[in-house]
Amino acid sequence: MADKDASSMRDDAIHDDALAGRRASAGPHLVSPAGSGAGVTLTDVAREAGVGESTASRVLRSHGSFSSKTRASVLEAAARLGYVPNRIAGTLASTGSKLVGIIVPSLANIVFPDLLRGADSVLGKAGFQSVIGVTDYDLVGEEALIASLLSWRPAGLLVAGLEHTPRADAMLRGAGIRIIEMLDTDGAGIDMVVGFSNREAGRASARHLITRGYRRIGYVGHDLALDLRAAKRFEGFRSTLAEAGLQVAGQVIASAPSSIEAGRDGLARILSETRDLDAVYFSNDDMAIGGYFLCLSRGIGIPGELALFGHNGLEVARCAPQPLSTIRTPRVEVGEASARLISSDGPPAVVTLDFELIEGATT
Amino acid sequence: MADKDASSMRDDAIHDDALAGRRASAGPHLVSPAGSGAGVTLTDVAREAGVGESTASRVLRSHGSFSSKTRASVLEAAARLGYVPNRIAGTLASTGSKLVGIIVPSLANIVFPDLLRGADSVLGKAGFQSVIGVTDYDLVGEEALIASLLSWRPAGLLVAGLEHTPRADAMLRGAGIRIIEMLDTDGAGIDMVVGFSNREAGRASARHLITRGYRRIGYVGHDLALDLRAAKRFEGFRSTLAEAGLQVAGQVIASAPSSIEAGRDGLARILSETRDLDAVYFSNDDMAIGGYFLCLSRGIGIPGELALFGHNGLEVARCAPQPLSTIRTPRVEVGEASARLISSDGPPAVVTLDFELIEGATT
DNA sequence: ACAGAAAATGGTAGCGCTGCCAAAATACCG
DNA sequence: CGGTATTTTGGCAGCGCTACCATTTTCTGT
Repeated sequence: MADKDASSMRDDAIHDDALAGRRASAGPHLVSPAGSGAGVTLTDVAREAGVGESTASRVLRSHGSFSSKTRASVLEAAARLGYVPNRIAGTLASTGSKLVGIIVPSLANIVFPDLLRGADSVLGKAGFQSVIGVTDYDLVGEEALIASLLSWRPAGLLVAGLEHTPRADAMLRGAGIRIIEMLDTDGAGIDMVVGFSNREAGRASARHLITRGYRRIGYVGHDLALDLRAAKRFEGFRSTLAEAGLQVAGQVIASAPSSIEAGRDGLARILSETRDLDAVYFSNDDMAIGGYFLCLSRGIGIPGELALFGHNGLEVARCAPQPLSTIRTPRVEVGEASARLISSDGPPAVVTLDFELIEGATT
Repeated sequence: MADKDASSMRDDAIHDDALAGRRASAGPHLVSPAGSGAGVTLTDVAREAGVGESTASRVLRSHGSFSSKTRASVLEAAARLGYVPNRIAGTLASTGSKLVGIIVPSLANIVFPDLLRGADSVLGKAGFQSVIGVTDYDLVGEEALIASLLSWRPAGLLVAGLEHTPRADAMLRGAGIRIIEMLDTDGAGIDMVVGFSNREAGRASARHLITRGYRRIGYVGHDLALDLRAAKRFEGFRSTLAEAGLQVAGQVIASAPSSIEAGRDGLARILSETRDLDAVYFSNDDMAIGGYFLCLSRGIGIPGELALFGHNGLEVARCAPQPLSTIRTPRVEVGEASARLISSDGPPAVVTLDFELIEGATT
C-alpha cells in the first residue's frame, strides 16, 4: 500500500506543471534506484550487503560487535537502497519504545508551547519522539487521550496538571511507565511531579500587593472551573488577603479561556461594578495585558490610580512601556526537567522549581 | 520490563507519605485485578471472553461482523482485564499507521502552536496522533527530524516551509506517503502545499502603505537567513515599493529570532540611523508590537509621526489601544486544511488560503 | 423442513525487527 | 603449533496484532 501510494503520487505529479521542474531534477531515484526507501526492509539491506539480518541490525544500531569491514558494507548497502528503519517493528520486537506522550490542555496559551518546547528539546536529544495530545481543558477528553497515547506504548507520559478522572488516574497508575505531572505541586501526584505551587504564587502575589499598600483589590479571571491552576492561585491569593484582614473587593470571572480581550473586558466590567479599586490581580499575564491596554486607552494612571498584577512573566508583559508586575513561572524549565525524568528509575518524587516575583512598574 | 517497572513504582510509592492517601483509594487494582493493564494482550482478552483472537480483534475495532452477545462479552472481558490495545503491534500487522508527523521550526512563536492546534484538532478527530518535531530553524536539523519521523511510518507528514536540504527532499519524495508543506506557496512543493503567498502578503503591505501616502518607509526584521518566509515577505514588499518608484529608506535586521524586544530595539536603532521615516514595516507582529511599545514609551505619535505595520494578526496586535495595522494570516486554518489532506488520495495540489489585510489604527 | 445465502467465528501466516543462542572465524598463549 | 579465549556472525523464535481464508452457525424463502 505504501508503495502503491508512492507510485500513484509520482504518476499524478506528472500532470502538475507547476512542480514538474523540481520534481524532474530531484526525483525519488535520489533515494533509491528502486524508487522508494520505504518498503526497503532490513532483510533487503542484509542481502545487499551479503550479511545476515542480525548482523545488519547490529551495525545499523551500533550495538554489539562487528568488523569494520561488515560495518562499511552494511552502511553502504543501506545508503544505496535508501533504507529507512521501521521503528514500529523495532519497538514491537524490543521492549520499550522511544515515544513519549505529552498532554497539555491547550496550545492557544503560550505557556503550554513553552512547556512543550522545553520537554521536546530534551527528549529529542535523548532520541525520543514527542507525541502530543491537547485536551481543551476537558478532563474527559484527557481520559480519552491518555488511553489513546498509552496504546502507543510510550516510554513515559508527561501530563499537565494533577487532576484526572478516576478512570484516567487508574490508567496512569496501571500503565507501568513513568508518569510525570507538570506545572502544579498543590496536591498528590501519581508518580513524578514537576512544577511549582500555584497556591504559593497566589499568596506571594497577594503579599506583594499588601506590602505595597493596596487595600481595595479586585480580581479579574477566566474560567476557573476549567483552569484548575488559576483557581489554586486565586485561592492562595484570597486566603492571604484574608489573613491580612482584607478581602477581594470585587471580582469578574470570564467564562471564556484567558485572553487579552477577556482581560480588557473584564477590567472594564469590574471598574464599573466596584468603586475605588486600587489594584487588580489578574488570573494571568494575558488577562493583565488586556487590562493594561484598557488603562492606556482610558488614561487610567498606573500604578497611581490603579495597580495591575499578572502571572507567568510573558515577554509582552516584560517589554511593555511599563513592565508588568507579575510572577515569572519556569515553564520551559518544567518541561526540561520533566523530560529528563523520563529515563530516570528512582522512586516517585516531587520536583519543585522556583517562580520569581517580578516587581514591575504596574504596582 | 513494563511489568517490572509498574511493580517497582508501586513498591516505591509506599514510602512516599504525601501520596499514600490518594494511592490507597485509587490504586492500580481499579484497572485490573492483575495489577497492570499494559501487559494484557488481545489473546488474554479473547481467552477471558471465550472467543477466538480474531473475533476479539473485530469487536474491539468494530470492524467486520459479530453477534451482539460476543460483543458484550469481549468488551466486558477487555474492561475487566484493563486491556490497552497495542497500536504498535496493530500498526505493524496492518498496513498504515495512525501517526502523523508535524515539523515546525519553532514553538516560541505563537504562529506555530496555532498551526499545530489546527492540525491536531482535525487529526485527533480522525483518530490520528500527532508526533511533533522542532527544527529550531535549522534545515540540517530538519533533515534529521524527517528521517526520524519517517522511521515511525507515519500516515503522512506535515512540514512548515518549502525549503529542505537535498537529502531531506529526497527522503520526503521517496517516503510514499502524503507530504504536506505548509504556510508558503511561493515555490514548488513536493506533494501537497497548503498556505498563502508570503510574497503577496509583503506586496499587499507595501501597497497599503503607499496608498496611505507614506513615502519614507523603513524595515525592521529578524534573521532572514533563517526565516525564509519573512524573507519572501520582505522581498515582495521591497519589489512593490520599487515598482512605485520608492525604496526602503532604511532597514535594521536583528540576527536573533523575532521577539517583542527585538522589535523595540530594532525600531530604536532604525530611528537613530534613518532620518524622517514616516512608516516602518516589521517582519511580524511580535516585532511590530515591540515597535509600538517603543513609540508609547517615547511619546511618538502613531500614525501621525510614525506609522507601523506588522504581519500575522496576533491577538495582542488586535487588542492594543490602537489596533495594529497588519495582515491576518490563516494559521489555524492552514493546520486544519493540511490535516484534512492527510487522508486524501488525489493528485498533488496547492491549496491557497487567503490572508486578510487589517487596516488598524497604526497606519 | 431443507437447500442456499448470509452472518459469525476461529485458525494461522505474516508485518519488520530484535534478542538469544549456537556456530564460525579470528585472536591469543605458552 | 595445539588449544583455549574472544570476537564476529547467522538462524530463528517471537513481539501483539490484523488480514485472509476456511469453517461453522444462523438465517432466508418456499
